[in-house]
Amino acid sequence: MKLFNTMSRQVEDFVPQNGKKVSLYTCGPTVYLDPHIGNWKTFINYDLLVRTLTQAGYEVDQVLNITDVGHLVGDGDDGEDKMAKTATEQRKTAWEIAEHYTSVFYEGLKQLNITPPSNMPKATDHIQEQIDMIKVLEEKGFTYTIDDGVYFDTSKCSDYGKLARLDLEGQQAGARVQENAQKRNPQDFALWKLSPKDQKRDMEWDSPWGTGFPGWHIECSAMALKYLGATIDIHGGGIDHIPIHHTNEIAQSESANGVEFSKFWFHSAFIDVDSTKMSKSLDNFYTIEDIKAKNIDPMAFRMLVVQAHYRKGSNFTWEALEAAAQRLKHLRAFADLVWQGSGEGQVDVKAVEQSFVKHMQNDLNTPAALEVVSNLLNQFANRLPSSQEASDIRALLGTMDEYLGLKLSETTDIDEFAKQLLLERENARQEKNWEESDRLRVEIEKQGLSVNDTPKATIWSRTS
RNA sequence: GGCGCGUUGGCCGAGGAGUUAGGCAAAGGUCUGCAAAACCUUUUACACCGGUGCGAAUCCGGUACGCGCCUCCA
Repeated sequence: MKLFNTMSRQVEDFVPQNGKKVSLYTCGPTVYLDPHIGNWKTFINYDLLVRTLTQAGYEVDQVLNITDVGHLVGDGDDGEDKMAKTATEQRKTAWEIAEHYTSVFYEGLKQLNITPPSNMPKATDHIQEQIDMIKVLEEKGFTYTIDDGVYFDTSKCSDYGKLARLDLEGQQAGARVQENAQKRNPQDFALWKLSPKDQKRDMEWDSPWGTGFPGWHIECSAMALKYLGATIDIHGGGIDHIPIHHTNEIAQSESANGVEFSKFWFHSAFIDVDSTKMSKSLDNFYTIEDIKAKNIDPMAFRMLVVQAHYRKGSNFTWEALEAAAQRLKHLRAFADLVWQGSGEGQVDVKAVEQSFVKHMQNDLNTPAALEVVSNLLNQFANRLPSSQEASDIRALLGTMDEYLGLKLSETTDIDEFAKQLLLERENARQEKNWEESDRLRVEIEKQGLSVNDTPKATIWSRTS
């Protein structure tokens, strides 16, 4: 299959290091607030990647970290600590906040039909691994210690910024006032932050450098090493991670391990709301709950994400979400046809399936893959598929679900009672007993079905 | 100040030098006993100005506007 690699900025043939095994590290949620739809877009894109790799015959070992401590840092400038703030507001500890929002995250995975990653380690369960990695960096001379912690000296890393293609000189020119005058270079970042004296944090640990907590980026480097090895096949994240987080992960991991950190870099583009970035800080984000509050199936959001390409930024509107919901509904009606295979026809459904797969294996071209299916749908307007077509459609839906996770093939046939009602209505229509026919239509609708009388046959579909 | 991205018809969104993307919505119409959550049709879109091509929405240069990153962030 083909996959875009942020490092080379090109679509490349994807070939893992070890035969059919693929090691994948994906940056996960920071659990201190409800995830917003932008977070979910990225997680859905990870899911599409894993599904596509799996379909391509690979065995994917995916790690998705739960950041339950990282947010303790990074509050330097304005002194605001969101995690602590949330904890205070809810009269809970940082630990309780992390636990609560971790469960919210798991619930969201279910609602959006995201296959849970094979391994979801927590940062706080890997403090020792992080300390060990910092020790290695210290022994190799990449670190220095100042008043508030241990820092990584980016000037010791000759290719620092290669992923983002950073222009360090240029950045320096316009850099804001350094928050810490002791830092040697503006890009240097904390590996271990020391707890402020005379202050007890909910989350803090002992270390060779004193009591404190790990820096912003070390958890990913440490957990990737522990679970996937020094060189992984693919590393994923949101595009915002390219210049800082992933850049620093590369610096840490490659300096500590002495080998390339990741062969491929997979980045999901942002979804905007009203043409502006969503962020936890700006408080302009929507959640799955907001979608449900409008009586829209969360799966419609998955549809919205799937019908756009993962590398292109998009703009969220409620109108677009409703359009996606509608499209999903039509796909579901199409899926219902497999139970009604009694018509005539010989459309080449298998060719559509092949085309679908080809698009998916081409850098996850989900919009093109859906397009070929949409074109197929139009051929079944006002007619039922033949038994052969129904069989092929069933196979197509199964394949689509493996790749896209839209749950189209999970429907079952309607029950005998509903079938009987449909039959009775048809008989009434034959006898031109319209009163009885209309009465039965109401009964059928009570079963959650709607009927479409076409010249050739009556086709039912689900209303719920 | 530096780095980078984008601008496609009412909305969302592909494509990317010559061929209708697709979806959703709207309007008109059709089938039908009626109805539809059914079907058909529809005003031929690519920010602007130059350039290179037989030919540009698609390549090059510039302009405008928008957005992102350089600070936690999917």
